[in-house]
Amino acid sequence: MALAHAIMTALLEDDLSGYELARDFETSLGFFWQASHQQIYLELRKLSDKQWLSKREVSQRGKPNKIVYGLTKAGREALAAWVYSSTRTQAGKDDLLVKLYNLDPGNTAHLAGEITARREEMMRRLYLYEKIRRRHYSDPESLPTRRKGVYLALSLGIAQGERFLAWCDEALVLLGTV
Amino acid sequence: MALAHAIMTALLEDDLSGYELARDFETSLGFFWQASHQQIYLELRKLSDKQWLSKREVSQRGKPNKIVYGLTKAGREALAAWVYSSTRTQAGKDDLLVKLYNLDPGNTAHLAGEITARREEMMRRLYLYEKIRRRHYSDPESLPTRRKGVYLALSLGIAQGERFLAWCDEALVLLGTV
DNA sequence: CAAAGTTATGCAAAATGATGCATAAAGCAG
DNA sequence: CTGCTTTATGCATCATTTTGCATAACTTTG
Repeated sequence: MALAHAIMTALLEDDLSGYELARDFETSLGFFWQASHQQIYLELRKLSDKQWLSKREVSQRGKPNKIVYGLTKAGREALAAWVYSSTRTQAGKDDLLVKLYNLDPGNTAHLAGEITARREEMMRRLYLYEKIRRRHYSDPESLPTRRKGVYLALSLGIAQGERFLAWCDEALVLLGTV
Repeated sequence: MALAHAIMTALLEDDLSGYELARDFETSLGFFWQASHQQIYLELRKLSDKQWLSKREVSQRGKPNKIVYGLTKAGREALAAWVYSSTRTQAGKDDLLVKLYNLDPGNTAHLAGEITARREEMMRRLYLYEKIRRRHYSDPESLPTRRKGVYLALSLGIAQGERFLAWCDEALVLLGTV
């Protein structure tokens, strides 16, 4: 019941097609909730059947036609109600940490490599985050309410990301690869 | 293929029963990978069928008998090989952040409440983390290799946890509830 | 103009995970 | 000696996620 709400959240401001949603999920909301296009199309159909989303076909020039979805009144109400539902405390599952429990002299170099790769990936992500923050959220105090929420999510992403980078450096030192 | 390896990792040092594993998963490794007892029992059976774990029944006084599992040679080899397998970059799915995208004047108080609850939960967890660190990992440089890995996982948990607390405070200020 | 790439949508099967239900032995509190 | 708690194990079902496959319109590159 969570992917459905993430999709509806992405549709709060703009109507989007499945393809556009899948693309946006790789950035933006996708930083906090990712999904494959198959999942998204399936969920869109379900939500549409439930009358939480409306759909309309849009002709395009130079591209195949697309099906654009938008929130219905019932959808908006369901989403608003969901915000009050209980949140089960989140997973936080990470292969890398389990792998670290298996650290030994033989695989130290490999794991240091994985940490380095993660570090680089996080750098790229932070670069994106920062770009978005500078462009749209430079003055959080003066944002309208909803945008403040988006800003907070982004700001957690940045804070955790930066802390992760610092941890990577500490880890690489301890592993003796620096 | 991940819960299986988390379970085997937990069995690296000690042989354990399903019940003990489920209990340990609520602390320790469970900080980074959680599972219900049902999942664990099921996985133990599969791993046992695959000959990656051996089992033996242990009679107890004052308690029902238990079935204790231990890594076989094949299991250790499979686990060691898994460390080198590709790690798909991790999910990071969190309801709370999606909910924040839905922030509006009506639900601000509720979401501030959720953040406060998360903050308190994290405080409790950090208290545990810190206790473990002080007791077993006060001098990381001098630990044997494998323990260094465990230390690093713990240290990431602490770092991210502390950063999360700080974010909660910032968020509560911005939401105007302080 | 053929091949490769992007935009666009979707089904089916398999793996994985979560939830609910069920059982049972033993100790302890009243 | 009855009911509650802890220890202990497990099945069945449902939901979610991943993976593989499939199609099709249109553009760009060689």
